[in-house]
Amino acid sequence: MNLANSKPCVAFERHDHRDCQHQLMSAAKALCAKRNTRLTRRRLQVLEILLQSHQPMGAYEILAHINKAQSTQLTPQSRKKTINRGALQAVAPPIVYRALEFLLDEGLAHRIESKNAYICCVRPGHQRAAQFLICRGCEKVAELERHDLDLLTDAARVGFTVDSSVVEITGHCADCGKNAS
Amino acid sequence: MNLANSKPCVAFERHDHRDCQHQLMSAAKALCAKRNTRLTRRRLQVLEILLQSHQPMGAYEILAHINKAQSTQLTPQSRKKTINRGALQAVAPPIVYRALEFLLDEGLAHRIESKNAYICCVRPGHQRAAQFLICRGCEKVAELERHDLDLLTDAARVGFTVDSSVVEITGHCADCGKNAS
DNA sequence: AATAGTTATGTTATAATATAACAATATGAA
DNA sequence: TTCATATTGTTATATTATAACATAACTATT
Repeated sequence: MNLANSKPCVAFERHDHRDCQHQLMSAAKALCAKRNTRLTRRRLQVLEILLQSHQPMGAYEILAHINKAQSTQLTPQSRKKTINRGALQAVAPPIVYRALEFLLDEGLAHRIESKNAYICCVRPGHQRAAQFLICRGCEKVAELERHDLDLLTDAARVGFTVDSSVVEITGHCADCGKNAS
Repeated sequence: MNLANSKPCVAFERHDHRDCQHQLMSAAKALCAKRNTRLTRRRLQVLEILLQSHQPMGAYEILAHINKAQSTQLTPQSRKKTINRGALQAVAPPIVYRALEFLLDEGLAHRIESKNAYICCVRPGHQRAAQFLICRGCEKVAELERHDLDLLTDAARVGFTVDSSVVEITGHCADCGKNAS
């Protein structure tokens, strides 16, 4: 299956998310294999957490997921130990931030600047900068891909060389717009 | 003088910044007078600090400016007191964040999401969302105003209603591009 | 397999950014 | 003036992120 050609998921549109997750996970593995970069257990875990929804998650929210999983996966003995050691057992922030750094570098996740949060990329392998539609109702985020000619023309006009761009549009998606406004 | 019609300052272009400051300050005062909103001493102080340059400033950086001014403005006696009380005398973060909130609401300043920083608006009174060119060389930020038809069309296509937008383009301005790249 | 070099993870502490909650003061309207 | 409201001041704490260093895991070579 050629994932690069499959239609990108628009978060607001109803879709089989289970399928969506699997496709994106496969694509991620394939990409890292091709690039010879290491999608390790931790990085995979963070990606899996991000893939659970099309809603951006804060780093500490991701951390909480990991710690919850951590405590669930314990044997009775080690669970007891963990409880005795209290919060010290928990995974710490740098773990998450480093995994996120990797995923961002590989284009497997994006940072939503206006929310200090992170979201899975629905077009892994497409290096072009993306634009985001952020719904304030359902909190889902859709990823678009445009060339933004208007803006880039303006930038060029003043002699500006573009390295990267952040485009985040906040509002209400079709469904939430009906109910909200 | 009709400020609304004067050409907006493009931060990267050489200009008489003293004049720029005065124009923007007058425009701010005029706007608040017209709207019957209160540009109080604190708010004015924060706006003045932002107007010192076209570089975004962190909230705590603004705070530092205020505290520096605070200690300078003391009489010999009260300065002594301040020193005796140590850091407790210093102005605290909420002061700055509240002034910024006012300035953002009034469209006299913008928040640069990708830098968690704040910058003066160079088109006060223009409510339309702005776009920013952020230079990594000189760290200046230019404010543009475009209609972004491409993006809004895409948004409309998926039934999305826009409330607000963040557009931040990072790179190098004409001058810095020559030296850097 | 042992070694060494490198990359990744774990850990501790702390930096940087932002807000909640409540007290005191200033402002504007009656 | 007096009341109601808006603003500022203050204290404490929440939230987001990184520095610095220790340990462990991988990789290529012997």
